[in-house]
Amino acid sequence: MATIEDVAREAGVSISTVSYALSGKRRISDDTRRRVEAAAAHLHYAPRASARALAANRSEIIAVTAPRHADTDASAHMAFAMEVTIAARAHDYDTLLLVQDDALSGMKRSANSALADGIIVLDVAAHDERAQLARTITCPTVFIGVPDDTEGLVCVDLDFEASIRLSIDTLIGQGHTRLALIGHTQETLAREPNYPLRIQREFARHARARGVEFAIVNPETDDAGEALSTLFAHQPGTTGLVLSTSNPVATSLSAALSDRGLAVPGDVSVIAAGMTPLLSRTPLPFDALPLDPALTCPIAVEILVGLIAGRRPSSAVTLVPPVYQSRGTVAPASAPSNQAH
Amino acid sequence: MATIEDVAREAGVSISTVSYALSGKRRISDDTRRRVEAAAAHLHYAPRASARALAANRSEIIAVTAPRHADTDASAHMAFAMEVTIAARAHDYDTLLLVQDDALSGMKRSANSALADGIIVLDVAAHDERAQLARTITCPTVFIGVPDDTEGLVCVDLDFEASIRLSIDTLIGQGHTRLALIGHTQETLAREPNYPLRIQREFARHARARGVEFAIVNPETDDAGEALSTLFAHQPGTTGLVLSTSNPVATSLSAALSDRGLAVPGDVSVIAAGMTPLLSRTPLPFDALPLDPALTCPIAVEILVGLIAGRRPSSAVTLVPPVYQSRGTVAPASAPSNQAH
DNA sequence: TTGAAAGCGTTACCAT
DNA sequence: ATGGTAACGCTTTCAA
Repeated sequence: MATIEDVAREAGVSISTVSYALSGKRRISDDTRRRVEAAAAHLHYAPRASARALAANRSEIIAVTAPRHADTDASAHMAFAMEVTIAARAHDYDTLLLVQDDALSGMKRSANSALADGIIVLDVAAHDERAQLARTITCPTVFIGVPDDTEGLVCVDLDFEASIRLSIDTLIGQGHTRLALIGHTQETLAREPNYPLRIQREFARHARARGVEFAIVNPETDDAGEALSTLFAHQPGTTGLVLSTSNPVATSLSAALSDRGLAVPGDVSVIAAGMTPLLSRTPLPFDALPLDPALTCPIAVEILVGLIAGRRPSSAVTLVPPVYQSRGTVAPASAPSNQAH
Repeated sequence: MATIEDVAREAGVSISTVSYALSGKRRISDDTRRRVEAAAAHLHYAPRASARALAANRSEIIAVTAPRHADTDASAHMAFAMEVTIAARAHDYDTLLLVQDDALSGMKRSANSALADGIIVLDVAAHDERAQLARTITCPTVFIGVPDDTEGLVCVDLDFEASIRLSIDTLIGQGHTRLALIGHTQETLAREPNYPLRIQREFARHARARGVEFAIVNPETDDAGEALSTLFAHQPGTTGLVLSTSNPVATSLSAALSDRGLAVPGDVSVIAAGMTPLLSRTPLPFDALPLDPALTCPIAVEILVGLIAGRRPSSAVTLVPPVYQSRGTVAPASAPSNQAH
């Protein structure tokens, strides 16, 4: 491997000139710069990462801590890790992957040894041990997801509350007055009471504020059929469905609806809110306000890069506004064409 | 951040003594070693990764290049990346994740800048540009998967041929004489002619060698029902099914079989061969000889670590023998208890 | 516009 | 059993 000294010799200049010519941090005459570039190309020169990191006190590496919880969807998990990696590359950073047992210890290690310049925290739980750790280290850290206690943390997440309000408003705008939320399974709710619960609260709050009837169901199993039975027993005549649940439940919804003889959007309008589309699988066939990794990850990385450069974030928690994706599953509550005259 | 010099001062020894005491590369008296350890702990000392890498000429990082092809299953993709990461940690290596556009360029970069000590290549295609690159760099590289031309490469993969033979032998051992392989979809076969084709060849070869009737079907769609129709039209009375196909096809098989009134294993015995179990989803309910990342990745990492340490691998292509997992879907072809007397 | 040289924090060789 | 110190390859300050 060629070193900067080899390049300097070949170009007939000093090593500092090579360094400046290649980094562009100082003005170098065109002639000299070209000679340096030619020599570098000729020798296949690439700065040694470790030497550069030591001298510049920056590794150009971002650590990504991504443990896997019991109900983590592997596909979503990968999507987040990939989007972070892609976003990081756009800022010339590489990403170090920390998983499982090492998600916490690796975070400590990367910070203490200056292995990484910054840390992205994925798959954030309500009570996350990494939150406490983040407060004790000096290494800039950004959470994708919001733990219960955000004191001293920098977090990025979808604005779930807004996505719920927007879903309700959209349905009401189409004349629906009997709505329902199909929420997370009771199992998920028991383990992860933070954001699923916040969604349910906001749904109840906003539906009440808008003065419509509403119901909330939490499936016991991964099958939407059971949830629909419960729902229509409690609140017959529901015509607007907001979906914010696990992917298995959502996937089985279309079949469950048609089993009950309900057409979408003829009889029921459906919007999925705050759900993550699965990689390499057909997206849910519903109008959606998704928690898209491609939305939150680049923003999180951008903030992290800013922190590394010494820029304070404008706010501790950044809520990314949801983007509406239409797939034709929302229709007027009682379209004239659908009714007998 | 405390440096080695701080520790040396606090412990009242020289920095080389600190280095040796902590690395264990030289015998240090118990007393001194304890003082050094106490000082290091007290100051929360951790060697700076970049300094260590520069001096030792080793980064303790393995790059993982993992592009995503059209038919890559995100779940399997993540599983491999995770298993490599876990295996790497067991050898004190961290992993750098290289995806998409950067899978190739990142590989170049890691090698040229000595960012990584070694490279693991995932999601290997028959004609993989990374194969050619691997031959031009000096950075030790191990492929998980086998490209067409393995000249000069080190590869690790499941012994697919063995898993097919073992499947056939198991079914024949239970008295089945009419077998079928449900292979990959025609779409996959068109794009990736290497290992799916090898599987089909081995199936035909071995079934012929064992003197049994056999058929091979390649589904046109992701639905197993269509494949079964084709199969039973061509070869009625098939009682032994070997599954080596895409996960969607395999997932739909149970339902498709019961749609045809076929019980497993009463009427048909089923073995899945060379398929990758999906993370966080119930495994396929069939006897299996899986391509388990937990099987191949640790071996690949072990070989890579050996290469880094200068050990030549015993062979260029390591085929990992499949492990049989029984789930009760194989039964005798005509068990007395199943027949009328 | 360029060069010289002082670090950066380790490791590992050569002494003692 | 321990210490001194060159070397690793780069960045960046200070000089010219």
